[in-house]
Amino acid sequence: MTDTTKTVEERILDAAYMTFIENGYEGAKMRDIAARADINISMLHYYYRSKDNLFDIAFSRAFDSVYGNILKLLSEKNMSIKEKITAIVDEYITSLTANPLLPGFLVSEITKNDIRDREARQKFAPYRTMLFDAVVVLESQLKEETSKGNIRPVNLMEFLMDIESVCMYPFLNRGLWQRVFDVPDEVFNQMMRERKETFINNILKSLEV
Amino acid sequence: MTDTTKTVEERILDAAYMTFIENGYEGAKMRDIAARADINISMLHYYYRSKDNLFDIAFSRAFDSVYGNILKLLSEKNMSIKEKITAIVDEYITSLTANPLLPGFLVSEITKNDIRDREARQKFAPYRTMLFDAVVVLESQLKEETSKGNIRPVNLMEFLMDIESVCMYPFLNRGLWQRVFDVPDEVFNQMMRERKETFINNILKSLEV
DNA sequence: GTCTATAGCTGGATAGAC
DNA sequence: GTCTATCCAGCTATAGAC
Repeated sequence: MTDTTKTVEERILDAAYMTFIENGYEGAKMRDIAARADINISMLHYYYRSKDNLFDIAFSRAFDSVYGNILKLLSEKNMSIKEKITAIVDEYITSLTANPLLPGFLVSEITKNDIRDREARQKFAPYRTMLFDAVVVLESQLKEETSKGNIRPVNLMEFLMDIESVCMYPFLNRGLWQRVFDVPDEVFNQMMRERKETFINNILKSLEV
Repeated sequence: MTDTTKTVEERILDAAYMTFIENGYEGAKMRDIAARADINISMLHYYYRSKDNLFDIAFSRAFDSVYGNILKLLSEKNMSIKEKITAIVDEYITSLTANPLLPGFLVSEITKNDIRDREARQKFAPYRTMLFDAVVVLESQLKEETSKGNIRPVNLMEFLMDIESVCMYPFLNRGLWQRVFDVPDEVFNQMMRERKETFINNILKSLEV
């Protein structure tokens, strides 16, 4: 199953990425990554030095898969609020149906670092800064629309979390509910895609004066 | 800091519970639990045999903290839909503001078992059964109201996930957003309590014909 | 660059003295 | 019941031959 069109570095990184996503930092073992990349363990260290280093790269890729386009959309200055929300929800659902394990991975790794490691927490500071910078653009847009009386005043953090809640949560606890209701993956994804409109409408409705 | 009013068994269980909640199964170490209970490691094995066994008890307690009352409310036959939803959202917010780490713990442990361990998955079957049994009561209620024309038809799983999304998600990713917006815990909890009404109204609105 | 062998550590579990 | 000492498995990481 070894993809010979890829370099060893790429194969390792792909294997590491999947292994971390599926098992989290602690659950992922260097042995598993090596086996998946069809390579010797010592090669991992030769190319990437340490597990921590591999994790950082994988985390960054994961963060970017979920938030990369969202951040661009948030900080976009030539889109109306309505267009933005539509595009953001669309982007969430599209990327998450394609990568359903990412929400769980991101949330739990961020939370773990947040609770445990005061030092390691610094590592995540850049990601928070990126979010913050993108978010201020949306904030000024919301303020402007509010002062014009087009929408009612909302708390920015609550507003953003509302959007994320409906888009992300279903992917976080799908394991439980899909089994309770015996719903296969493909049906679940289809449900999510069909509900996009509903999500968008509900969010827009919450902004009405 | 040892609480001498509790038996050794209780002290161990409390220590194990907190350690698992904060660190997850893999992150929690028997040594940490022992230290927290102010006790020798071998005592853990003497009283509870294995880490797995301690985890099962802790998980069950955690599940019950979040879903115990929710399950009772769901299967309650003498409550209107509206009363039920109000009580359920109220219960979620109350229990989660009191135990903000539980959603992260439950979701990630359930997900991990769901992905990895085909055998261990059986362990969670009883919890799914409890949910299923409670949920059928709500389902028949919803069907009755729909046939009377009081509410519009909804998909049961989607409906339940909508409720959980708004109640649970904020606690799952609060680490990220509280730091982005520099919001302390107490302010965050207060926000959640104040938003209960909004959540309830939005859910009820989604049922209107 | 790649492999084998192994160092060095950590964590769960137990034997055995008291 | 409680403690010390220790076993053993599993993990990351590296030394060194090729």
